[in-house]
Amino acid sequence: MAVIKPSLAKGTRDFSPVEMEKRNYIFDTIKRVFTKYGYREIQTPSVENLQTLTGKYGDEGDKLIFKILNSGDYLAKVPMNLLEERASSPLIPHIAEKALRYDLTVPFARYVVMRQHELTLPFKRFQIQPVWRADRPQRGRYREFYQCDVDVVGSESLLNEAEFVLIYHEALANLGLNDFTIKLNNRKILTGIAEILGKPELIVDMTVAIDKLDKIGLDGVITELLDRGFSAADLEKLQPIIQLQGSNVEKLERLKQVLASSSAGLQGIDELETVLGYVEKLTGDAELLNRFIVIDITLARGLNYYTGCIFEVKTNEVSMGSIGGGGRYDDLTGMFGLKGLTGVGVSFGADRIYDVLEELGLFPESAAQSTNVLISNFDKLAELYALPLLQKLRKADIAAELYPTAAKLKKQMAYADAKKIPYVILIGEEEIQSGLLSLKNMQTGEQRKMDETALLMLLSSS
RNA sequence: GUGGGUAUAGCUCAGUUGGUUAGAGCACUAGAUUGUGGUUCUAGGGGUCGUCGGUUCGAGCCCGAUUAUCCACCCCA
Repeated sequence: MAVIKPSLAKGTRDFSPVEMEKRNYIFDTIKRVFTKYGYREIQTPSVENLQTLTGKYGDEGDKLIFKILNSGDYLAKVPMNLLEERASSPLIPHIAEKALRYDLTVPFARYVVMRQHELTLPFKRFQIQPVWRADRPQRGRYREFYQCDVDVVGSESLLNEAEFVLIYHEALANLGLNDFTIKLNNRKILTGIAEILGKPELIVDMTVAIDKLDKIGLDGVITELLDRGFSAADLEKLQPIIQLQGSNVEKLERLKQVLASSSAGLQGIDELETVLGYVEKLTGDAELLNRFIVIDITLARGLNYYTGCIFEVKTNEVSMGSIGGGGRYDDLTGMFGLKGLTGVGVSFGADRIYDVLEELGLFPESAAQSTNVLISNFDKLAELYALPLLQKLRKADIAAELYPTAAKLKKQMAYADAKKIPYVILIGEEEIQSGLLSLKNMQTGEQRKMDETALLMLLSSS
């Protein structure tokens, strides 16, 4: 067999021990917060039926789903005309009936529908698993990445939305981030704005354009709106709305005036006010309410399915796409035949958070753990002497290893150093005879002799 | 899907107007030190200069194609 140059599939990464320790630090931190708010973990398969996923993410999204080629003679049953026409898209359902999951929300909706009879509502779940997208990789964008989703189904209460704000704030603060923005919007406000312009059918065009405000500027947005069918008169009404300034309360007051004639718009405003009210009652934290939370009516993510509040989190400390997002969808499970079940949830982008923490140097020293003590290996005799000690150390919950061969001591010390093992026990002829073992502290270089009992005591307290 | 950059040792990169046998730092191996790492000194291994073709007496360098990769747009975590 020919030797292949080793390489990774595009947009995927290996994780070294050090990287895994840092990743687990992120997962553990987020997980602790989820659990504290009453959410319980589930997992779903990496592979879903393609049918489950298609049509849920829009045309663009469908293209980004990784399809899995059927096994066996997958061309045998394909209609001949599709092959002759080389029609790729219609061919897909004939040659691929499975796909890798694209997000965690749709599999969760499927899970809820399949288990509707055993779930007690409201059902609060979190899920931390990889998802796959056939996107073109770039900074902060991978083809395989982890999402940390937390959702509740079967509860209309806006307390849930308020708690997601707290979850974001608490988890990100625990990770050491201190300058980030939790952007909030409500789909109903966007509906209201389109209504007062008299162009409710253009809501998607409107939001896609104004969403780009901070990227292409006001002039760019105006050009795009004109291209998408808005008139100069519409723009005069829109401009003050999209450039809304002031505190969150001021923005909402202003919107109330503008959207006075739209019941949907007013309801959206009311919902945001309720969420802010809950956050205030829960925390009384003025900084959270005025600095971290920003009402931003240009926020328009995932418009296809969100129906109420919309969330997005960005860090202001490094240049990076959003590190989290989410929202409410009134008919989460409708696509699988279970009507009238509302859901709301948010997601943390673990890989982007990793990149941010790395860039800011925010990983704590203790995120890296390794062996506590290495027993050196001089010769067969010393090895035999060391074996019972090795197990005693482990029984005392001390991470210990014996160097597996009688290599040169220099090599064994270098191994301990490379692995950042803080202690090395040296057992030679002299130590065996006296029963006093040499313990070397690799940080200070200090070396002392002591018996097993003293050794165990010292190591278990370190 | 659209646009731009890059490709030289395991890694990060130098390499002069095209001219002898392609270099450095880090990493690795060995020795200085037969029971001691992280510092120091010495020596050593390691290259199809991404690939294919063209120009030239001569190509790492110039030209074309191709592949890989990075960045940006669209969209997203």
